Amino acid sequence: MKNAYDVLEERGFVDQATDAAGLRQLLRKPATCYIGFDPTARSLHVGHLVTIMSLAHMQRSSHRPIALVGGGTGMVGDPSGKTEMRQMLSRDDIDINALHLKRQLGQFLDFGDGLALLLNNADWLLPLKYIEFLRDIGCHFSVNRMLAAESYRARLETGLNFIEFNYMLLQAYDFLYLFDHFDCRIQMGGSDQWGNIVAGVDLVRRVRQQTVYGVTFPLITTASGEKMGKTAKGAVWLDGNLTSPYEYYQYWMNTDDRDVGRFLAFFTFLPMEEIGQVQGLKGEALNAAKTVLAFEATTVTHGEKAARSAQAESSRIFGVREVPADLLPSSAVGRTALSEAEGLGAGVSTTIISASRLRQGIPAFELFAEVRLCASKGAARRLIQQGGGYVNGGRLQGVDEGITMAHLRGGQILLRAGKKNYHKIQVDEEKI
RNA sequence: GGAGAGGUUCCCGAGCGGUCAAAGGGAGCAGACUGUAAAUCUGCCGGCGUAGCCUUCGGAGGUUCGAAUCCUCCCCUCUCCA
Repeated sequence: MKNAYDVLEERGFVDQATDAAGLRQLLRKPATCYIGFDPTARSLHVGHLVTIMSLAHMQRSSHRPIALVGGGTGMVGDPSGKTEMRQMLSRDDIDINALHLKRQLGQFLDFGDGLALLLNNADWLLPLKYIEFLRDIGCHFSVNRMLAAESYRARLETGLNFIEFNYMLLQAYDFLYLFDHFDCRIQMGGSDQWGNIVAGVDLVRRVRQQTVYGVTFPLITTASGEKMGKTAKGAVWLDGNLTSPYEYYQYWMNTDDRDVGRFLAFFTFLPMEEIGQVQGLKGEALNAAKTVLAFEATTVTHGEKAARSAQAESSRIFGVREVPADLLPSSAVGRTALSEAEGLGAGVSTTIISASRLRQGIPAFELFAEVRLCASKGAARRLIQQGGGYVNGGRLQGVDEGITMAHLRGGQILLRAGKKNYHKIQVDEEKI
């Protein structure tokens, strides 16, 4: 089997490593590695995917990944890579978020049978005694070095308070703790974590005289230079309730041409030999590869069934896009038209409207706003005035145009804002 | 604790008594062009019953016919000093 380090490296995951040769050596036998996740939001988003995928790759290479929920560190706040202190979260919020996190990571990693672990550093961080901690851990840190760290540099310009300054010690302590209790010798993380990771590696060496390793991943930006996972509607969440599988699929479908190959390597498990072929594709031919990317990425986070629905729904709306049999052959993507049934429930969001209201007719702009296709009625007016409002594929002529029963097609009405934002209206027959 | 500087609409950042819903840029949205891509061009970009009205410029008061702009107090941030 290929060395896990090489797997990560050839897929582009490795930005920096404390000791590549040592790591390769270590990974010849099953090892334990960890990555920390901040419980700052209800859900993980696309930006977390690189780290999650790296853990998944580790597990596939028969290593044991630990996903560490930062229930304790989350109460302090990591200043790395941020220009401002982030708002403090309450203990309750953190606990709730941590819970969601656990559930979500379960989609990517098999936590059965000790194959992967899910820990919360609140368990050992919260009971710490301040004076003891200072004496045992604090004494190993040089303030001079910390101040020189890149991760604090930006904050020295704008201000850094003491609690944040402590963050590095806590994360380093995590590493030590995991080393002591789980023989964990590898910490991975985003490139902004380099300082924190190295601090942990140093700490373990100082207090245990043992070598542990760190790996960081590059910050993934789109070809146009933006961070991953941002859209008009905000973050692209991994939680299907926040971002439906259909929207998620669409997000990947809209990948910039220049990113397709790279993203296939990062966000799918398809073999690199196959991904290599994609690099040669240009122009329109890339669209098929995007279909595979969207399908595979959706499969990874929502499962194959959801991915198939999303694909079917997308082809219904945008037209079927065939995927050549010899393109990324390992993918289970639908290569020709999918059956109608598969698209059902794919998650173009739907609103139920009572028949009586429809009978009276609802002004288009109101309906667009009500259904959240537009942020406000004013925005809906603008949209329609500019020609961006459609019903059943036909452009709306007037802001006040009424949507009525006459618009029903097969029991539903398809609203569309702009090129690709759809919303379905269904009629509640009971309210006739 | 002392001395300065500052807190403006999603972000950056002008405005410093009326012509300010507030310049400019970015982001975003729509249209055209396209390949559900990028780039480009054009329009939009607080809310509403779009006539006009309502709510915004850290918070609370005050002065004025009129305040984001002046005064008072408070909160917060930064810089230098202690």
